[in-house]
This record gives sequence, structure tokens and C-alpha cells, in this order.
Amino acid sequence: MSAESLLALKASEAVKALYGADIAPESLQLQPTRKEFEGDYTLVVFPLLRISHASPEATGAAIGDYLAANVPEIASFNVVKGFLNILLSPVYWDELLEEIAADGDFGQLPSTGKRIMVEFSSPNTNKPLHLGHIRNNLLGDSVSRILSAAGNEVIKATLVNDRGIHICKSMLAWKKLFGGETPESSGKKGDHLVGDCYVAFDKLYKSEIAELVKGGMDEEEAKKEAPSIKEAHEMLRLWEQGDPEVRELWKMMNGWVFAGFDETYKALGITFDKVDYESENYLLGKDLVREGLEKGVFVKDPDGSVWCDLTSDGLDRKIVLRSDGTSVYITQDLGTAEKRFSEYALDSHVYVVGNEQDYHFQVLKLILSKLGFDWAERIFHLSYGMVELPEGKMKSREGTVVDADDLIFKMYAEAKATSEESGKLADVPEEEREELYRMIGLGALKYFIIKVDPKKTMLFDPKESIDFNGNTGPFIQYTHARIRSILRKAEGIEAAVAPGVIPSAKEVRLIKLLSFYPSKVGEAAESFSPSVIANYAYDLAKEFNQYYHDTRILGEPDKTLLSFRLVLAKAVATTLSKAMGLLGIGLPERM
RNA sequence: GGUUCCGUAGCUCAGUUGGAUAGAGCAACAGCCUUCUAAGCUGUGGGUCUUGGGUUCGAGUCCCAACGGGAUCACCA
Repeated sequence: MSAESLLALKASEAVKALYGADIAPESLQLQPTRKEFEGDYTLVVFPLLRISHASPEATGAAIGDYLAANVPEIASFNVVKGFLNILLSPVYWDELLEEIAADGDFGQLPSTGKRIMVEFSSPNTNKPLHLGHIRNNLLGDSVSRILSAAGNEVIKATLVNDRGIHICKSMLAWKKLFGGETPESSGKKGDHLVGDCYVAFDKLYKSEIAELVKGGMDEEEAKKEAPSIKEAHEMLRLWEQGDPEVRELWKMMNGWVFAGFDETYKALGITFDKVDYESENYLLGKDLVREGLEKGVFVKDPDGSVWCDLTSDGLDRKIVLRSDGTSVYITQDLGTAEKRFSEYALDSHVYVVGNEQDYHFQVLKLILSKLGFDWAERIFHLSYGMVELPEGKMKSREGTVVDADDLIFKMYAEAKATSEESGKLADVPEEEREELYRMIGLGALKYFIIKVDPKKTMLFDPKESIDFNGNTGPFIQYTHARIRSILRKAEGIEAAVAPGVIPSAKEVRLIKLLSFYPSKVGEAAESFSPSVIANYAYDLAKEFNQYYHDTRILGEPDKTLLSFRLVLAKAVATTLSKAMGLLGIGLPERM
């Protein structure tokens, strides 16, 4: 049992014994003591004054006396205003450390028996991935790992957006303007080549619009009448009819893009359990529309289009089927959700999608629950904020994006430069060194993104490179490398916790921090927020670095104490490694 | 305009679900490498938590309003 729950239980007994009132242990306000006060845990007694009918000081002292007499783990207590600070005994910390060190599954929470699907990434195949996608991928990957550590069975899924007008734009531009260029002939990564086509289309399209407007057409009209957009629409129609030539071109260009994406995913260390393609799913949902019409959830307009009226829920009327009978985006999403929940018997489904689609998911959930699916409320939209540049939003079509591949390479190069400057890895084999540079560069990038609360819009300034000092991934990696270095040198020394060691204040703080790890995993899972884990890992690393600075480990003459410190250091390294592992960040043996 | 998210140090971000004197990092300045890795450690300066009300023993945190910023409200995806 954790100290916190033990104390809460005993405090609840105290209240019963002293004042005759029943208070549930979990409703007591027990928290870690702030570091400017003496104590380990603090009971806030203000809420109990109504029961005790005594001053805060007297109430705190009375409960403190009771606890000290009945809980052997308590060494002493003090009362400051309405705060009862409780100090636990050295033996308690020794035993706690021993428990943590011996538990190979520390931080792996018991199974909930639940199966959760996490959908993320879901890229369009008409342009390469950029920094915004990186945030999506890292969040999805990390949330999956965290949910899994919290005892759930997790299925990582992605839905590749491989068809539609945007793909046709790239295809058309390639056909007209790229003279048969291929990734092989140009040496360009496939997704980048297709992205160039997309930009080229946009340029052409805009010039056509300008031309038409000059000729006296109004802009709205020109946007519809530009020859290139009409051609793109024609191409989409041919694609839907299965025209062999169009399908062939589509297959070839998508193949380039997939090869490019694979490289990027590999560099980021991201994998999926299930990959769906929109080209195979886009007809899903039509049955649901039929069903909804029968149930009266949807209505058909005279022109044949089908709508869901959400005005009584404070939203608008939403179209679910066009007048020509073809489906819209949400139709497919309705169908895909239904298919997944029934096929996989999901308990819940998390969608990692940017906050620009908040409205879409609100509507999606509402329509599903109107259709009578009780699982609709177990859909969670993990809505994350945009990554912005100092100038504002990134725009693919205008080329103001931070390219994922470029950024990953820059981080690697930066790590390499920093490392070479220090010369610490001079004797490490080339291949291993390269591996370390990648790990550190990626660690800096991933941590930078993931330490921020997902909800918040975050800023990235390409002119200032991502830091390697301070509250960063490499800081934590460095702390780990230091510990591993000590442990290598300590090989042969027996490391065990012996009772009777009186931990220093710093050591107690470290053990306490370690003991928080499982509850941090739970908290992160509950709020779908990897930043909780990132901030925890930083706190732990920072605490250890302070300890490292003023406490010698290997030089300690007392064998028992030496052994205790080695166990502590190892537990810190292991926990850091687990925590960072949940963020998809590797920790090096040396750096 | 409706809905929704956000507003904390010069900058980037935390803030344990309402608790004690609001914390880190970067940037600036001053120190610490004959001692386990200086990608580290220590110190100094820096705040009307956007503003105004309310709820209560207690508000950065909850409620209301205003101001500022983002997103969204298509027979687009």
C-alpha cells in the first residue's frame, strides 16, 4: 500500500475515533508536503473543522497524536496553521525503495480488461509530413504506450487519406508539368516529389483564376471555372469509375508517397497495428444513412440530399449524403466507427486529430448516439493545438511548413556537432556513435513537442534550434548516461538495500519521487496527456542531478551505504528509462 | 454573430484536480571541472497569474461578465 493511502486510511480512523464522524479515506486531503516545510505528507485539516469544532491547530495536533500512536511508520509530525505535516521513518523509506527496486513491472498497472483503439497520423498522400504531423504522431504513439502501461489492450490504427480531389491535383500536375519525373530519376524522396506536384498545381490554378478575373469573371465563379480544377474533378470522376489509366497513375504516385512515409515513420520510430485506406472505406456509412432515415434520425430533402437536424442540440443541420447520393467525409467516419466497434469489440476509441476538427467530432458523437449506439460516448477526441511559426500558421500550399524529414536530420546533425565538440564519444565505434546521435537528436525533438500540454497551441521558431540544455530530452538522457556509467564502474559490488540505512533528505525525496511513478502513469492515461510523464521524468532527473552533485556514490566507504546508493541510482535510471519509453524516447548508456 | 479552446516572468512552458511565500528552462549576470560524464550544479535579478465581479476558512485553479488571441460553423476533407 502506498504511504498516501495508508495515511488516508489511518487518518479516517482518527477522525472516527476522535470525533465520531465517518469520512471516506479518499475524500481526505492528503498531499506531498511542500519542500519548504518539514514532513513527507500533509493532511489539510480545514475541511475537518466543521466536525471537530476546534481550532485548526488543535484539530491537527489531535489527529497527529492519534496517528503517531497508531502508525508505526510515522516518525514525527508538526502542525502549521491548518496543515498537519507527517514525517515518516527511515525504515519506511528503506523498505519502499527495496520494493520498487525488486518490482520488474514497476509502473505497469494491473489490467483493466479494456480494449482501446487509438487512431492517429492519418496522413494525406499528396504531400510530405511536416511538424504538425509530427506532433500528431508523437501524441498518438505516446498515448498508446501510456494506455497500455495503464493496463489496457491498445490497437494503434491509422486511416490513410489516399483518395479525393487533393490527390487528383497532384496527379494532374505531375502529368502536365513534370515530364515523367520519378523518385529514381530525380533522386527526390517520393512524398516530396508528390508534394512538389501539389504546390505546382496550386500555382497553376491560382494563375488561371487571376487570368479569368482579369477577363471580368468574379472570383467565386473563376474558382469553379478554372480549367485545371475542372480537369481535376474530371479525374476524380474517372477514378471513381475505376478508369484503368487514372487508377494506374494513382497507384504509382501513392506508391512513391508510401515509400517516403515509411522512411519518416521509421526515423520517428512509429508503427501501426492496423492500417486502413480511405480508398477502401469511403463507401462505408451508407447503410447507416438508410437506417437513420428509417428511424427518423435523418431527413431527406426534396433534392435527394440527406440531413441530420442538430439545431435542438445547439448545432446546425449537417449533411450526411449529397443530392447525387455520394457520401461526404462524415458518412465514412460514421461507418468506420461502427465497423471498428463491432469488429474489434472496442471499449473505447481515441482519435488523435487537431482541434480544427472539434466541431466535426462533436457532430460525429452526437449523430452516433442518436442512431442508438451506446458506445458513442466512449469515443474520445484527443484534440491537440496547432504548431505555429513566429509568422503564424504553417501552410503547405505556400511552402511555409517545417518539413519533418528536414527537421529530423537537423536534430541529428546538431546532436552530432554537440557530441563531437565534447569529444566524449571519441572511443565509441562509428556505427554506435551514429546510433547515439540519432537517439539524442530525436530525443530533443520528441521531448520538445511532448512536454507541452496537447490542448495548447505551441510555438516553434526555426531560427532558434531546439535546445539540448535545461528542460530537454538530452538533459534526461544525460542523467541516465551518468548513472549507467557509475553502474558500469560498480560492477562486482553487491547492490542491496540493507535495513538500518538512514536516508538523507535528498534520498528520501528521490525515493518519494520514484514512488509517484505508477500514479503518474494513471494520471497521464486518464487525461490522455503524455506531458504529465515528460514533466515527471524531468523532475526526477533534476532531483537526481542535484543529488549526484553533492553526494559521492562510488567513493562511499561504508559498504552498506554504498550498496544502498547503488540501488537507488539504478532505480532512478530504470524509472527514467520506463518513463521516457512511454514517450518513445530512448536513453543511452553513454553520451 | 453562434459554438469552442486558450491568456501565468522578456521568451518557451509547469502548476499535483480548491490549499501554505505561484515554479522550471531559455536569455542576462556572478560562481563551480587535479574528485563517479560541466549536455551538469549553485547563486542574483525578473510576476497586478489579461481585467472586473462572485462562490468560501482559502481562487492561477470553480462560476459570471468584459477584453485579447486561435479554431470552427460547406452538397471540402
